[in-house]
Amino acid sequence: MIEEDLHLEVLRLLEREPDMSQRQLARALGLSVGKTHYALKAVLDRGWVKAQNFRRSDNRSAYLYQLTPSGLQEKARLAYGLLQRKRAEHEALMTEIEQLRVEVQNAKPADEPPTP
Amino acid sequence: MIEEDLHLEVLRLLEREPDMSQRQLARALGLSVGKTHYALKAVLDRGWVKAQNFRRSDNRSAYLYQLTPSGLQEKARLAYGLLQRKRAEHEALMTEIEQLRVEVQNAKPADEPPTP
DNA sequence: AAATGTGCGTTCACGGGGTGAACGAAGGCC
DNA sequence: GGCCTTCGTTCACCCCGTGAACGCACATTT
Repeated sequence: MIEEDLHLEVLRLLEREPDMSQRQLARALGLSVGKTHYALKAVLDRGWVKAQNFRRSDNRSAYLYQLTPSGLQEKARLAYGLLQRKRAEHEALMTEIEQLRVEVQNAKPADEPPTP
Repeated sequence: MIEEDLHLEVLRLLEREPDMSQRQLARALGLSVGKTHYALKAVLDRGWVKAQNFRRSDNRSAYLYQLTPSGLQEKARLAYGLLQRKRAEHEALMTEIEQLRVEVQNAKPADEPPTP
């Protein structure tokens, strides 16, 4: 996963649930606490998220990780960049699938069930 | 890159040019000689490729890496598996793009040039 | 024939990067 | 007070790809 995508995912998760621990965040991201910690540090250092000291007794979360205005803006920018990349990926994938279809068709002994 | 895809790519390249050195193969795969060496060893161990002692004076290649009949069959099987995976990937990508499109659209301040 | 050069297959010390156990700190509970 | 839990943080560990380096076999040069 590209670093930009990781930051975007962090921003998305924290916007929905600012009261997440780093371990919850790690589980949601499918990453280790170490990697998650440094990803969170990255968005904090960039000023996209502000950590407010805050401890609730019910879930023990130590901080509120709240998106800053620039964080919201960055989230949109990252999402747009990702969209563009996904669109390019989509086009590449289409031609790749077509080439694969031809390759598979040619390799077939011509008496098998047709590819759906 | 999944190991299966690597094996398929090796089979494709060797079918087209059996007189490739491991370094040529590595360059074509975009990998190191080490990784390439072990990928080649894998297809040799599986019996998909047979190495024939063969040295030509013009290009110094030491072996001919020829696909066996089972290698040809495996190449078709791997290609078909890859096609199926690519199709699934395509569907996932479509929904992801649609979700991203909505997300980007919603984040827009409503007075910007439209997304093409 | 000997020396040198080139390309071969093979190996392995190195480094980048993710992991998760472990740490001290801080609050809740008895 | 003592104990437990969860917090953020760190860092030794491991996985895995890399590419320099090795020994070898032939070609070329001296």
